[in-house]
Amino acid sequence: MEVTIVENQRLEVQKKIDKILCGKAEVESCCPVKDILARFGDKWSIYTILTLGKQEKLRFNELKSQISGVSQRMLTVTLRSLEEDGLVNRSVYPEIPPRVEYSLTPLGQGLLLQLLQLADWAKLNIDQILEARERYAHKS
Amino acid sequence: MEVTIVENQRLEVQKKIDKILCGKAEVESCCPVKDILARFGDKWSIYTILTLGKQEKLRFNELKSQISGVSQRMLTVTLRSLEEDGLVNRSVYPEIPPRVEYSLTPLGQGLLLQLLQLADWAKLNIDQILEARERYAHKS
DNA sequence: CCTTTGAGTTACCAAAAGTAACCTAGTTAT
DNA sequence: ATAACTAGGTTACTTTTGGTAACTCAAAGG
Repeated sequence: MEVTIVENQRLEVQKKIDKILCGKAEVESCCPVKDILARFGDKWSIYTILTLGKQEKLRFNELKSQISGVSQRMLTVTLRSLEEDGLVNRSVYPEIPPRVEYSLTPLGQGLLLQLLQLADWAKLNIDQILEARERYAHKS
Repeated sequence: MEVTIVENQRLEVQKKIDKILCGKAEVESCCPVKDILARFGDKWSIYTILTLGKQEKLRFNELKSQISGVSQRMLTVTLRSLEEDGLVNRSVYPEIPPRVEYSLTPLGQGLLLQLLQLADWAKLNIDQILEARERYAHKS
């Protein structure tokens, strides 16, 4: 189970990371990947995408109740930024009271698959992390 | 290239997400995966792990200069929390001036591999995201 | 004895997130 | 006919977090 990067892997990994982080200060609008990671690098975006993955469509208040702890304001802000990036669809039905349905775009579904992998890793390694926290708490 | 979750995949995905998010309000300390995602869900943690992936060991100021934009304070805070979670090793050499070397633990290297996949996805889909932002800016 | 050095702290200020009240406008209940 | 309810927000205000700059520590070198 122990994953270690051995030396012959390292060069490959280094090159990859260099490309991702654009270490060499590119000419124009340096490193868009950083910019994108910064976008869904906050917890509400991740939860929102995971929650939207459960159903095809979800209304605002359904999302709000399923994402425990999110405030109304932060949910709107998060959904707007995901919509701006083309990860989420927002369909407004002009009724009273209003009805708004949110769903993942194909792009958003692609990101969902990546996040599921990340979550799998988290689930697999959670015990190690909790142990490490225990150790850290005791040694200090 | 278009990734779409078809209906027969959805049930599987739903079950997976339910497990990850612990929808059914578990007895004690509900959903550790949420907790963990919240930890490296900030941008400095992601950059720090990616940067530490480039070399086996890096000293504090080397890290600071390679992670563009990070402040001294935020780097210490980020490194401490990664150390607490057992993702990063911190070795202090009792010299004057002090020398401190940081490196990824095997656990951290496992997370690095996940983040590389995420970054790959970002690189692959960046054009679509930038297009979506253009559209959003114009339509408003 | 004054400066430099690396790896931090501390104090202070700005920016982001959380809280709670308010808004809209048509439908139902009183 | 007016009051309350509805869903999906917005606005104003407070608290928490992040960023900036100055300070610390202890020994070596000038």
